[in-house]
This record gives sequence, C-alpha cells and structure tokens, in this order.
Amino acid sequence: MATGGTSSSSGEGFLSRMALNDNKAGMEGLNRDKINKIIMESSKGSRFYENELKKEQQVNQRIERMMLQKAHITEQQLSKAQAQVEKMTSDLERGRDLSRVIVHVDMDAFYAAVETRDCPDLMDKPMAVGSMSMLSTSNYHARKFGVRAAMPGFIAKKLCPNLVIVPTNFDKYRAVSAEVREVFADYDPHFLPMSLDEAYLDISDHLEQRRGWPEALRTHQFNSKIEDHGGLQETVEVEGLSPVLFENSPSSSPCLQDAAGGEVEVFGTCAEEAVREMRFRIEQKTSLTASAGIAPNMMLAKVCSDKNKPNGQYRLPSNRQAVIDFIQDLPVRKISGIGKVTEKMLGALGITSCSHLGQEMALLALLFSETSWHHFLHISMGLGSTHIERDGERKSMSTERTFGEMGALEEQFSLCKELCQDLAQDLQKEALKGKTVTLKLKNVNFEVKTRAWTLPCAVATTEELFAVAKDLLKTEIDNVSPQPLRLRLMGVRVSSFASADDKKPLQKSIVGFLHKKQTDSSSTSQISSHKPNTNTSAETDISMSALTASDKMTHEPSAHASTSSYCSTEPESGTDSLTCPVCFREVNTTELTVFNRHIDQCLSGVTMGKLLSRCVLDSVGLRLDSSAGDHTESTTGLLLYETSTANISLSTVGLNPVCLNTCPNGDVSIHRANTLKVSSQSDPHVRVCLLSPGGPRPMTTPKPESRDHRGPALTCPVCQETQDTNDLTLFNRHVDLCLNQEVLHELGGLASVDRTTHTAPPAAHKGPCFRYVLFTE
DNA sequence: GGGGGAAGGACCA
DNA sequence: TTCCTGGTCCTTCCCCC
Repeated sequence: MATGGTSSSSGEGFLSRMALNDNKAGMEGLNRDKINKIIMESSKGSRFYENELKKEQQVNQRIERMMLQKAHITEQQLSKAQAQVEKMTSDLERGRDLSRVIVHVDMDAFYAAVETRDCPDLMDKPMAVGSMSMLSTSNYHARKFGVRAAMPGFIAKKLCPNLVIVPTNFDKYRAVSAEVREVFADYDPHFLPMSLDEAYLDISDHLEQRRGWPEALRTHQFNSKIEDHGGLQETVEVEGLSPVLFENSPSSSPCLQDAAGGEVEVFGTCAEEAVREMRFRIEQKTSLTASAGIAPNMMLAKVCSDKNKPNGQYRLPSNRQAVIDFIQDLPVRKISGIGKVTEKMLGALGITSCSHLGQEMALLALLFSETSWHHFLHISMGLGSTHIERDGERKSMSTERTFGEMGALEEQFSLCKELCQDLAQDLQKEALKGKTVTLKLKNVNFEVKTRAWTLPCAVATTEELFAVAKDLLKTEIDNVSPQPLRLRLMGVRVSSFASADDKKPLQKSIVGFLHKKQTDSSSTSQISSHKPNTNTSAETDISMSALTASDKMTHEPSAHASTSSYCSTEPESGTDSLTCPVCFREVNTTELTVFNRHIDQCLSGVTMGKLLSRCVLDSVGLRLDSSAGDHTESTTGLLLYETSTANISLSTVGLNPVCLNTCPNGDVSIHRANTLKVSSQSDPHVRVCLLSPGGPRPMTTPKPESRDHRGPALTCPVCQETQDTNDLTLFNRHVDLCLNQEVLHELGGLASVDRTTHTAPPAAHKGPCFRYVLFTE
C-alpha cells in the first residue's frame, strides 16, 4: 500500500499523508514501519506537522461527506448513471487509437546521476541533491533508506546518517538536459519536454522512415564522441564514459567492430530497438542512463517507463487486449494525476486498482464531478492522449521565495518589490503581459493564502506588478493588524495573458514618466524634495506607479503610511520646497499636509490614483506631456498626453468616450468596437485627454487655474476657440456642437448630447492644433 | 442558470 | 534548527447579467 493509502489510523496520531511515499523506483521492499516511525518522530509537534494534520482532517471530512452522499444514492440513480457510463464507454471504445507509438523517456535519478558522474567518489555512497530543508532527488543507495525527493534533508539524515547532500546546480542540469534533448530531436523533432529530465516523443514517423534505413544509419559507436578540430572531424576515445551509474546497459546485444577497430552496436528497426538506440546514444553522450516506456498513448507510456527503472525500458503492445490486461491490476496511484488525496478517496470506496475503477464507474459518476469521472473512465479503459501537443500556451508565470520568519513591514514590502522585479524580467524574456496579478503568502504555520486582482489591461513591468501586489499585501497586513503578518513564503504570479497583439514588445509606459522631474530615468525613483534625498527607509523607494487612491489619501506619516503613502517622506532639513510628482511644479512648502493637499488637487479625486494604480495607460503607448505645461489640467480631472499615434482600447481604460473631435489635419477613428486609433500625419501635437471617472468634467467646469495655459475665459477643448461666455450651459452647447456626429453615432449612444440647441458652428480652426479625446465614466 | 473571477487545493517534476 | 519551486488544472463559492 502506498502513501498511507486507505489508512484510517490517524486517530492513533499517525498521519498517513506524511508517511513514506514509496511509489518510486528503487523503493520496493523497504521497512516502511521503521521509516515512518522516524519520519513521524522527526516531524511531530512542528508547525508543518500541525498543518499537515489539519489538511488530513479536511480530507477525512471530504471522505465523510462523500460516504454520506453514497449512502443516499438510489438504485434508480445508479442504473441511470450506469447507462450513461456504458454509452460513453462505447463511444470512447470506437475512438480508441492504437496507431501511434508514444515514448516516455525519464532520466534515472537525474540530478543525483549528474552529480555522481562529475564526482565518482559519490558512486557507492547514499547521496541526495538539495539542502537540509528539501531534497530534489536521491540516488538508489539512498532510496534503500527511504530517502527520496520532496523529503527535507534533516529527516533524510535521520533515516540515513551517512547521507551525502549535494547542493543543486541547475545550470549544469540544464546543460546536460540540452544534450539529451538533441538526441530526442532525432527521433521526434516535436517532442514534448516535461521537465529537465523527462519528455514524451511520438516516434511513429521515425519508425516509418527507419524501416528503410541501411544498417549504417542504425550503427552507433561506443564511448566516443565527435570533436571538431579545425574543421576536421575526428572520432576520439573518451575515457571513463561507460555506463557508470546503473547496470543493465541498453547495449545488451553483442558488440561489433567497425573498420577502424572501434566498438560499435547495430540497432534494429522496430520500436524497442529505436528506443534502445536512443537510450544508448544518451548514455554515450552524457554517461547518464535513461528509462523509457513505449505504448500507444501518453498515459500508458508514462506508466511503462517506470516499469523497468532504472536503465530499462518496457513496451506495451499496441493491441486492445494487451492494454486492458496491463491496466487490470495497476494500482491507481501509478497513474499520473492521481495523488495521495485522490488515492485515499478512491480507497475509501474500495478502489485501489484500475480494474476496480472500471467496475465502480457508475458510482464514481454520481460522486465525482464530470471532469473527474471522465478522467477515471479514460484511465480504466487504458486511454490517454495520442497526440503530443508541444506548443501549448503558457497560462501563468510566477516567482516565489521561502525564507525564515519575516514580520517586518519594511522587509515584506521590499521583498514584494524584489519578486515583482524578478517576475517582470521573466515576463520580458517571453514578451508576456497579464491581467491578473496574484500574491501568494504562506505564514509561519504553513497556511497558504492567495490574493488576486484582475486589471482592465495587461501589465508586465516591475512598477505595474508592484502597484497591485503592494496593495494586496497591504490589505493582508491590515487584515491581521495589529498582529504582524508572520510570513515564511511570498510569491507573485501573473496570469490571464493578453492576446498575441498585446504580447508585442512592451510599449513605453506612461508610469515611467511619473517620476521625479530631474531624473530622466526609466527606473523607479524616489518621491522627494529637490535636494538629494537621503532618506534611507526602504519604503521611500516605492514608485509613483504604486500609488493608489487610498495611499494618496493617507496624509499622516503613520506606520502604514510609511509603506504606502506617497508623501510620507520627510523633507530634508533646509529644503523649502517639494516637487509635485503630478504637475512637476515646485510647491513652496515643507508641510506634508499642505503638500498632500496640493497633490490631491492634482490627482483630482480618485482618478489619477485609480488610473495609475491599475496601470491602465501602459498599453496606450502615451507619454505625459510635461513640457508644454498642459499637465496642470490634471487639476480639473483632465490628463493630457502627447502622442503621434496611439491605439486606445476604451474597455481597457475602463472609461467611456463622451467627446471626440476631428481636427482638420488629423484623424480620430474607431477601428474596432471600443478601440480608438488616434494618429496624425501632419500635426505633431495630437493630444489625448483621459478624463477621470468621478473627476470634474473640464468641458463643463474649466477652472480658472486650468485656463492659464489656454488663454482667458472658457476655452473649448475641442476646437480650441475661446468662448465669449461664462455661462456653462452655453459653453456646453458649443462643445456639443464640436463633437463629431459620425463618431458619436459609432459610439452607439454612449454619450447623450443634446445637439438640438447648437449655436453657431465652430469657428475655423486656428493656431496649433491640439486634438482631444475625452473619456469619462 | 451560466459565465467569470477569486480563492484554495491537488498534483506533478 | 530545518519541510521547495514553479507550473497546470480543478473545485467551490460568489457575484452579475
């Protein structure tokens, strides 16, 4: 019985989920009781153990609920389910495909084998790769003691005091993996790598070609490799490159000698021979052995590769009866996808083998979800995927870190930012942007929490990620306040990747411009006074992009404000002014309250913060027009950006357009629903205004301070003409008139404008052309 | 009631 | 003294249309 199985002895303090999982090659016939005793004694009382106990209880409750449900199933329900199962079984049977030859190749104890190859002293010693906290893999000597992957090193040491623990060296494993993959590619150029040491191949096409190959193409040399010496290829003998790690070398057939006297091996044309050749070549190339399974589908190939591990292979013939026979007595736990919880749940129903699974399918159809019982049905029939899909799109990307207890806010925010930085780099490498940012936290009691936020548009930069992650972290900190958040792990994940269009190289973000005026930098800057900021606190490094409305509102430099309030930095003594990060003006005060009030005005309610914190402008490809002074309009709720070309997704921005104007020498067009294209061939001064939700509407309330830059009185933001009126109603009518009829029509009535009261048509356009696209809630 | 987001968990290497 | 990391998929709950 593997991994505790159906054990219900947790009442005696035995935690089955923590027991040895000996479902691994090289771990048969171990003294499980003795090993489990040591594992339990090492773990008992620890926070980890307590958490595992809790999880075990949850699984037990799930089983109880399931059994209760089972008790209420009627004969009628069962026979109905049976009919459904039978119908589906016959459908699946009709579609059974036995034509493909699928191979699953798995390197034997990969990391451990690489380390042993490079340090032969380890050969006869029990060894594992990893650390005292966690082991990645162990060699077969260590497995005899119950030491296996996913076991903490300190427990492994108790099981096997002589265990040698070697630290991981992923660069090395990646290099070896690349060599192995070169061999795979010769048999299936579209092979599917599952990890550094494992892959699926469809060798059907290779076998077809192979049948016509002359013997020379199926002949491979022993212990030699080709080296390129100045363009001349020469075969050299390599010392010590024999099957060093495991017995049962694939070279079981007699060796021959080639014309040059080197030992060679000739391989046949069938599937077994092709796979034996592949393993032979891997071994000659890397001195490492691999095991393989050959079967008509991926699910079976995976099981088969484990059958003769290490350094062996197994072929399941491609006929229905062979598959059914093979599946019959196979323990469910051997199937990839059935772990300790599913095994335990099935065990509670008396199901331990795949044949049981088939027999109880009607019951399973009533107790499990459709996805689950369909999966079970496929397994019980020996069905699996026959098509190796390589280019499956990535769904998410994340990074996380485990550390010693961390309770200090500063440290937590700083780590959060570091993670965002790392993730942003990774995203950039694959040119990915995602809409959902998830923060993962594990506290010192091993309780895991994930908190996600989905943005209206895809993000990728450190600032954008941190803006969200920081908020999520802050919320969690507030939730446990006044207790500190005692963490042992933090992670950041991005998912809901944008479509191919959005995956193009990132456009310059407007966020990057919302930094200190003096710095031209694209990196994060400190919000500071004019004089060099000597503040050493980590939180002053929080960029403007991380600012949210709630942060902005935090006027007091309190503990929380220090991590999020944008204005928390104390001005340096001797400084008599501070630079507003919104309008970039000097504010003649050192009073934070006054300074904050100024910023509030600039931010115009929640708008700016909301816009920025959600990073909605990134995909717009706009930059803040800070040079012309028009930014002061932000005090009225207008944000001005200068651009020559911009595609603006209205749904992304989350705002509705209320007004568009068409200038004589530019074009504002709609090319998809909710998407505007703003471009200008002749006029470099195209401007896009984003009017914040909730903010004052500039068309109706142009405030005096915002008029300074556009002349006296009320200036129409559409035609740029100064209107000879102070009456807002009249002014509004004028603006209405300027709205492009056709565009409004296309907008489908998003704006309700009364055009029946138009006064005169707008005057002919004069002066520099500033075109505006206005959005509002 | 269905779709979609959020949260949590199972499972894998 | 000490129990990882990075990924996918599934389930459940809840909200909204």
